[in-house]
Amino acid sequence: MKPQKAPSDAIPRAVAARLSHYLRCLEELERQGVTTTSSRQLGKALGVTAAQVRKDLGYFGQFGFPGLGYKIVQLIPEIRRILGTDKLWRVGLVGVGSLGTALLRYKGFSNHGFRITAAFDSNPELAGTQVSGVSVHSITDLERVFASEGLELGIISVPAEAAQEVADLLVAAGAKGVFNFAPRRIVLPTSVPDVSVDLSVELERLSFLVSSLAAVMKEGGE
Amino acid sequence: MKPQKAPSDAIPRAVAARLSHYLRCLEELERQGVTTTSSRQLGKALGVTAAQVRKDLGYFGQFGFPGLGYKIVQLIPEIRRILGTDKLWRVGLVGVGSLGTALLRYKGFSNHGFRITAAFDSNPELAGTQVSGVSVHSITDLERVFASEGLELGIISVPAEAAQEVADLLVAAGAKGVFNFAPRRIVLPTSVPDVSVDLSVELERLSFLVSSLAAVMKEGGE
DNA sequence: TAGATTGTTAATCGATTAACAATC
DNA sequence: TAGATTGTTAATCGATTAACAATC
Repeated sequence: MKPQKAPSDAIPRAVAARLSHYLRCLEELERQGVTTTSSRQLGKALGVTAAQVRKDLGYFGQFGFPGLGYKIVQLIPEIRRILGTDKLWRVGLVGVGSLGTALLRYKGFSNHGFRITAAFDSNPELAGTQVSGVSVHSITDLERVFASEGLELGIISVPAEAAQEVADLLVAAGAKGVFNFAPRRIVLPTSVPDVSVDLSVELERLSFLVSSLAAVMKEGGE
Repeated sequence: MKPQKAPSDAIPRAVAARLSHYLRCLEELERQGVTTTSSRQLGKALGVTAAQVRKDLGYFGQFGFPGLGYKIVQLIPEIRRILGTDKLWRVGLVGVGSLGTALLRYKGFSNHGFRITAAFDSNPELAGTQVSGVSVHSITDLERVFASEGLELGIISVPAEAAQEVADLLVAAGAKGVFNFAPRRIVLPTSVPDVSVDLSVELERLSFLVSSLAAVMKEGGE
């Protein structure tokens, strides 16, 4: 009786991750000197259907040429624009423990438009030190440094107990988004999106899959 | 015309991750001395509906008491059993770079039934060293050490180019499951499940959410 | 008992896949 | 032109939510 809702289709939550993978694949093809591709080729490389690829891109515009496919040199910047990685994001990291240190040392982010330019820790002994070329500040300076260095995103790599508190500090400091590695759900205003990765949960997912598969095998035929 | 398929309902892919979160919440409640909970309380803490909680548990059995709820001391071991974390998993890690080192130092896994007891690297200079108490072996010894130490799961933390090759080595060595941190899709036999986490993809997901939200805000009303 | 809460079926919602006219 | 491939609508599939009898 009442369609009531969105003028354009709602975008499924999984689309952004698939766009990242399409982008990786396109960059790889470009390096190989390929200039044109199709939804079929892209889908095959990614393990999704050609229809999925076309639908995903279709949420954002018409980028292809019927009969021809997609021109890689055109499609790459379109996807970067959609993902928001056509700019450099300045990122502050909170919690210079083992995981935080690893993230500071990890080179993978900078290839994709992210630069961690400041780190913070509650341990006063770390303030003033450098990790992998990034200055570590006292957490009490978070708001000041966020403003002075124009930081936009925050990474939380503190213990679970401190996660919500740090999240609140980041929001207060004007962070536009939060990447949470602490094994605890954080609650933020809807104006500040967050993505959480809990490594133990992922490992338990693997354990579940292995155990379930073993159970099925044991059962034999059915 | 033909139901054709599963005798019991297929289990949605997201269930295992939610079970992990239920478990965390139950452990927290137990520490606080709470003995009984309900699907409503659990759902509220996790940000899901009570129906979701009951449905998720319902895939695996009847654990609650109508009118009363769930007895925490009983439910915790049931979920551990379902997830397969009622045992100790021995894990081998391949790729002792910055991320691999961080994972070796990370204490979070051991609380949940996982122990990384051996590490491997292709760099011969690392063989024989220790990182966070774990011996690093040459990757050429992978199969031998997997067998001698009874390793069951493998973590891949090598560069993208080497991911598939390492995955194949792990399968050959008898790994029952693979946790892949390399930013590359790996293909394994269906008898060896895998879980992949690509940190750059997750960060791009955040960038996408922030950019989309900013775009919506700018549009104003509509 | 009355109130609460489960387990489970049916209804709804959302995401993926199939199909095909339009187009190069 | 004939063959290929897009963009998009309709059909299918899968997951979540609502509803409620059964139960404590």
